[in-house]
Amino acid sequence: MRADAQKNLGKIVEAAAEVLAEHGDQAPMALIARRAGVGVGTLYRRFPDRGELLAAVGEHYVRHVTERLARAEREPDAWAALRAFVAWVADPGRGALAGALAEVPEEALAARPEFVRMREEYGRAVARLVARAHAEGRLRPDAGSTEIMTLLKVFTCHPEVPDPGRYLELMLDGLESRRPG
Amino acid sequence: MRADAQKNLGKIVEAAAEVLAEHGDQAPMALIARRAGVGVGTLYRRFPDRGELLAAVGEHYVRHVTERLARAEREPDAWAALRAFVAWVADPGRGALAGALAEVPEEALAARPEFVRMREEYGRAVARLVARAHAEGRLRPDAGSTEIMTLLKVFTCHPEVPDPGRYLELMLDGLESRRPG
Amino acid sequence: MRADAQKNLGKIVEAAAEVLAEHGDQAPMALIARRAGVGVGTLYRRFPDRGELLAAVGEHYVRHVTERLARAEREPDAWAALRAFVAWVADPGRGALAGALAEVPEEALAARPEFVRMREEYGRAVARLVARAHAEGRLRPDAGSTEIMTLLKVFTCHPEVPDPGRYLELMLDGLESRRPG
Amino acid sequence: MRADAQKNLGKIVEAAAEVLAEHGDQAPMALIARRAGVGVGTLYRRFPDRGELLAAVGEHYVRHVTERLARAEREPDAWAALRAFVAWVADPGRGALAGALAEVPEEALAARPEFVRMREEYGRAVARLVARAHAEGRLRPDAGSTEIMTLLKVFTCHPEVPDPGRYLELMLDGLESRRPG
DNA sequence: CATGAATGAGGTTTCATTCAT
DNA sequence: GATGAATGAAACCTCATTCAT
Repeated sequence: MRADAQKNLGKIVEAAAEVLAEHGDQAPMALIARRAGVGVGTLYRRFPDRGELLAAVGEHYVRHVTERLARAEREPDAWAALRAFVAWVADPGRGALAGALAEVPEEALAARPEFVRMREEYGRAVARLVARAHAEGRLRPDAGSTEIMTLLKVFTCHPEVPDPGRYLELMLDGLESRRPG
Repeated sequence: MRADAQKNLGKIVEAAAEVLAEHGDQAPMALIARRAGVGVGTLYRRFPDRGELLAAVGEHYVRHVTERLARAEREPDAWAALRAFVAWVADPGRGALAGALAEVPEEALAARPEFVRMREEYGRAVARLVARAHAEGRLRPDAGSTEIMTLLKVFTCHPEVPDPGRYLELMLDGLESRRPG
Repeated sequence: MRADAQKNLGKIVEAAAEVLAEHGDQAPMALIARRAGVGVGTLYRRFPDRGELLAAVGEHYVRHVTERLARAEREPDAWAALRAFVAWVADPGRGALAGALAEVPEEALAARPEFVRMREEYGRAVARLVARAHAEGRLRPDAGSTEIMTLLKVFTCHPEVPDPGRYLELMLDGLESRRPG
Repeated sequence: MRADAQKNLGKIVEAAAEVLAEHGDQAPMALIARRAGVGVGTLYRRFPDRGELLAAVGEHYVRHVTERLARAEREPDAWAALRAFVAWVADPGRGALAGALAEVPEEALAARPEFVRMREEYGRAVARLVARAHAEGRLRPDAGSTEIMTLLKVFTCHPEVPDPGRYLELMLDGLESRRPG
């Protein structure tokens, strides 16, 4: 029954991601269970408590974003890649989930080594892309990866903002180096 | 007694603002009542339900911000006044409340004409200041008052971001017109 | 509404005592609430959690027993009074409750100063009666109040034993001094 | 395979005895299964439900005690043998299990003929020993085997009583015939 | 009018039991 | 057969809301 269990685990995390995106971080466990097509007991078999499930969804989300970022890193024009990545992350569907996840207490996240590793890798990847954008002379020197990450977080976690991508563009325009490349 | 009632209502809204800022939008009604020094029954006498009380706090918040904005409008340099206003709004103390209020459903807010009127007045005041900043040639023409308001909202509602004022500055730098004033 | 509340509190503790005696220490809170004629919320308003309610029942029980003991102390023949008290405590109705209460964790009890005071007073009262029985020359000198209390506890907490009073009599016979008074 | 199955069954009952002694009668089935090194399904293959498993542990316990009693019967001095047996049964390690088993409902026990037979054999063995003690003139005539068994049960099921053996001694002292042997 | 006691629906979590693998 | 994943009823507890005093 290993295969079944594995499939169920995937279903649970995906169902939780959907339900959190739709109903916010207060969505009841029973709703997640129903969406996943399992009983609540199955949720608790996989995750000791609600916090752990949310943390798992967070891990899943960061993994997903990090994979997209890896693709961005393979493109030749770092500045263009960064902008495209930003637009992708700010997609409303993903933003709703990001907003819900922002409510998960840091302790629940810090308790998951896999999540911590993923988050660190994500930070390093952003830093690499930002460094290349600096080298290309397209990004203001005083705008580092910390700023870029904060801006990403702030905008992606506000799904009620219409067209968040547009704001990120606006801000990246502002962050773009004014010296002619 | 009209005066008493008015005073009670003010106490309740201020207590709610404090408690929401401290405990988030899930703060129990009983906590607000205790902070206000009244029984829960009094809360429900003044406001039909929790949503209405939160909307009243929202109205109170917007009124407060709008008053500050009126002062900004009386200053001669619109761009400087806008920046100073932005810095004031982004103060973390106010941000915590703004974050909690962001969770209040739009319907509860739209149901309060006083709130709607205040929000419209706020919007018009921002628009006036932005128009003057455009006239001064200090603000990029493609950055309108909608953008400014959205940016304000997004940054003030994220009290966990360290130094949100810095990001607003950064963004205003970006929005500043590149043509030499 | 103070009078109502007070009456309800009494009803709750008595209902809990009854239900615990009938269903054991695992009796659900909802059953106690129904017996008391109140909602579960009222139980939790009075007692932070299940343990606190059980502790309150324990306090009520010890108070009751201690009052009976005070009457025993007013009788001239200490040895006869002790035996009569023992027979009363071992009554099956009271024993069932005592058995349920024996499962309440000591921490929950120790957290209630009123209970602790009552239990100490109970211990002192037994000691006084035992001392008088020793003085009367009716109780073996090597059977102190600690032994008497342990025996009381052990027998009263076993309601399934038919006629526990008879066993206590038997034991008290055994503890009776063999030297002719 | 018959041998395997038998071994599994033994492992389960012993694991259950250990776990009940350690965690009380509320110990989860899953804990017992893990201790036995089997899956919960195996528990349910062997025993229709939790009550039956507990009854089996009860049977195991009574069998164990009865075997010890058989040894006691082979000793020449019945009164001394009875006292030694009593001391052995009152050992705290065994008492914890006895206490947990005392919670098993009588119906679950009565449904197991093997248990009923064993309990009857136990009763007869105690009666034989008591009769011999009476014959030796060492036990009060009004203290029969019913009393001895009840006392044993009551004291062994209270593992929280410090030094239960001492109380049994005290009681046996009391039950000892006062006529000089 | 104000109070806060009471209500009970709804959320989280546990665990005996079943059943697909 | 054995396994342990899945189930869901039932327990605990919280808090928005009502209403007797």
